[in-house]
Amino acid sequence: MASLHDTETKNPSLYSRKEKSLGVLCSNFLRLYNRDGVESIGLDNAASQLGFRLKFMILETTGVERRRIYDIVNILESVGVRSLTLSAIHRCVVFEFPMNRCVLTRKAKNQYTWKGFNAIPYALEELRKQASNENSRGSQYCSFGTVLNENDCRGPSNSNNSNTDRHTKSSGSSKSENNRKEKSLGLLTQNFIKLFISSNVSKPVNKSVLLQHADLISLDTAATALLGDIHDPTAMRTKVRRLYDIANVFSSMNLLEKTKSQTLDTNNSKRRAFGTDITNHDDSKRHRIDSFSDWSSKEVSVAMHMNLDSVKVECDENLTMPPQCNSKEFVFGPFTPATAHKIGPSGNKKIKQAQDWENLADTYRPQYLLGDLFGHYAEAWKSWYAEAAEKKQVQPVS
DNA sequence: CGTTCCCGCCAGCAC
DNA sequence: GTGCTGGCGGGAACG
Repeated sequence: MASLHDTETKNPSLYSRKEKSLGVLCSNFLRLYNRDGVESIGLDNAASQLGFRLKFMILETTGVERRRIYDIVNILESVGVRSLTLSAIHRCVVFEFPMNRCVLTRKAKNQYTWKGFNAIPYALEELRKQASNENSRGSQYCSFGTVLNENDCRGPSNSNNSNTDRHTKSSGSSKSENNRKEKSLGLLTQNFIKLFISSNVSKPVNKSVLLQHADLISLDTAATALLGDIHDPTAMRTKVRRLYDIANVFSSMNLLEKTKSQTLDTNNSKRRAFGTDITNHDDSKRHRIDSFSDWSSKEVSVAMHMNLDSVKVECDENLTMPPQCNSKEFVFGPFTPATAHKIGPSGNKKIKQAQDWENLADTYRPQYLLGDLFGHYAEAWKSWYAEAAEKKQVQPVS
């Protein structure tokens, strides 16, 4: 291991683990491709742009970065950023949603089509539907992770080919291949998200609500849930490692936020959770946490939070959209100025949501002051939905 | 010392 | 074969 990053590793002063983090790499990746005019991504190009180095006077990519890019791409894809699955494509057609407003597909070996962030709301909604279906069939947790293989890991919405045998293992194709898919980062990512989405999925689903309330979930809890029946410490460690990977890229996209909780997992004093922000390079945020000396490390756990609460559709025309951001021009992700998405500065219908969220924040996350993490995705979804609803009478939730 | 997560080995698969 | 993908877990950085 140390043999590779030779110079850096041998000279600690030159090596910074933080600079190599998945989160940073993901941010750079998005910075590179999340912009106008980018339609295609070559893995070789991405790797060289993101991680080139001089070696023997030759500019070359380290295998490491390239390997990481696969991780990022798979995670992004699982929330719709990389590929649209058949059903999503179908929906785009049905709803006349321009394909070029959706996010990244694999074109060929080494080649991906960049689609942008607009597909995320679809992916989340699709995931919510799946979670809902799965839940209505039985226990929710045991249906995640190892048991679920209904999703081809190539995307969030392959329900088109899996409605029949959602809960059966290996529905046909090669066993090892299925096994591999079941353990894929992409599938894990989706199931991880479902954990958030499905926490309240038993509530009656109002048509106006696309995604239900989110919870704080520690990585231990998530890993346990995703592991299902498996109670193997090694598997647990591996699962948690992967969850860290996922959490880091999501948090670099502001899709997920780590937070501290006093009440989480009270039955488990030694908690492992996402948090010691090795990959969080937001210094101001870090300092906010660090300065929170009241928190006893014994009592605090750091957990994941995904604010799905803000992803609601209320067909409210008074959406507070930044003037420059009509539905066609949304810029998502960490690169959108936070202030641009501040919701409801005054008299906005989302205030109630915001208040609910703040209450939650007061309870769980006194060290963070954030508005809505999913606000911008929600806006895109809303605008798109409103457009679609105008043209057709659509049923957003089946 | 426990947590976080980078790193790269290597198996499986596609050309 | 060769190269691309990506699961996996060792072990180092970090707090």
